[in-house]
Amino acid sequence: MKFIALQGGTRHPIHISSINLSKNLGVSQQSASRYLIELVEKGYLERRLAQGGQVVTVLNKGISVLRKEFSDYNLIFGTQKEIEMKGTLETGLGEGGYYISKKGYMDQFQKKLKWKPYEGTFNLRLHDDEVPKIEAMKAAEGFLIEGFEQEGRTFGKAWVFKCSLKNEKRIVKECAIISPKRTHYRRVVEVISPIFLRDKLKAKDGDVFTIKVDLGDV
Amino acid sequence: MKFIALQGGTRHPIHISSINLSKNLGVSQQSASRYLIELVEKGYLERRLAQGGQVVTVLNKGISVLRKEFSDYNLIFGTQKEIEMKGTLETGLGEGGYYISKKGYMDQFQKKLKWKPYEGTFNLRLHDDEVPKIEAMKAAEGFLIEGFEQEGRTFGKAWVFKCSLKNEKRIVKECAIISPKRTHYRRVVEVISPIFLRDKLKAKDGDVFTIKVDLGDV
DNA sequence: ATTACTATAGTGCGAGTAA
DNA sequence: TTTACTCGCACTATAGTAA
Repeated sequence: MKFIALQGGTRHPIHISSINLSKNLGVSQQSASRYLIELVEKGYLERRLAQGGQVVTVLNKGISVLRKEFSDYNLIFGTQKEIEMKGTLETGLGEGGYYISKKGYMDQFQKKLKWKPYEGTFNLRLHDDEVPKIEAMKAAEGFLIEGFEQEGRTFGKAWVFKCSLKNEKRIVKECAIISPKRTHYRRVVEVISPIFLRDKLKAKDGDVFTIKVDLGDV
Repeated sequence: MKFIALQGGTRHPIHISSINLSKNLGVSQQSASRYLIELVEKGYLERRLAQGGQVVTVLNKGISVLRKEFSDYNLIFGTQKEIEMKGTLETGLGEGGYYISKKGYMDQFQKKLKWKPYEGTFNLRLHDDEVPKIEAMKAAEGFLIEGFEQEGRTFGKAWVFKCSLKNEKRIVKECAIISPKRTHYRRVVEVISPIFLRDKLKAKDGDVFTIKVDLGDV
């Protein structure tokens, strides 16, 4: 698909034969033909057979896949200064609220973030293709929150990353993602803010939000 | 490798375990482990085993592969306004010179390019990984040269793209690539110029040159 | 906890070929 | 000339497991 896009397939229909494609990709004609069919099945390409070949266009679904790649490489080579991730609101176990309300954490939040978090977390399940970005985010300028012991329990270290949170209608700029340092693989990020986000954003489970994290100087 | 680069592996060593990598890529731990080994074998990655995982860095060879991808996506999404391709000089069959010297073509060249081409072509065999760019080039602002009939023969249509040509020491800005419209897959591009390029550039077969084509407004 | 070997299961490739 | 089917083979992934 990248090859087709390179010929301008994202802007206008492209005439190509499976033999031509196969030579450019270094695969057999049969495979090139199969690739095109698969891309059509996935909804990335529109295709019609034509005299001596076929005419293909990259559809929006395909363009967004390519854009995703483009944005990844932008992150790698540092042109892009922010990461945007989309996620769906879900109800957590209430644990987040319990943890952050602990004085040992709360004091540090206030000191580093310059605001006092509302005692609850806003849990976003990031969409599948955002997973690499969660990791990339950790390259961002975060604050390390120290762990502590209390009532014979250990509360571990955590990273905090300032971010903004928005949907189509509303935006809250004073937010932060809190992420346990001893990281288990998770697709859910917990967002804190000085205000009660569910109220302010008129949010309910299943709503989609965009998080924007400033990468700082990479 | 892109995943590792996204965590900053192009800038500093990254700590990662094969299990962590496998979950992020959606493959088995065994495959993740194998991927890393293969990337090391290819010279893309440097790796050493460490406490609870391994520490990897993306080597220059790997970075250049990623940069290549980045540049492709830049072409697709139009941030980049020029295409640079490297190729090696070779001796053609002398056909090119015969064709362009035909009055039917020569008159059009002078009109569209504002200069009179030297009656010979400078044949560059583009390097393997430049192949997609040849096609991307065709999205550039080219001039269509009309075909004609002469002495019972048909001389076909062709595209002409203004470009510059350089090596480490010299540069010639007034050049153009001429490419038959009825395109057969070819890795050799023919460059014309008002001057005798081999002389001016002190070029001999096997020398490597860089062609830069202006993409115009994409 | 890790990494990574071996053996098996599974997927994808291309030759042959029809339309 | 095309596209694209079937099918055998090879390559690739994973399960099991050792270190």
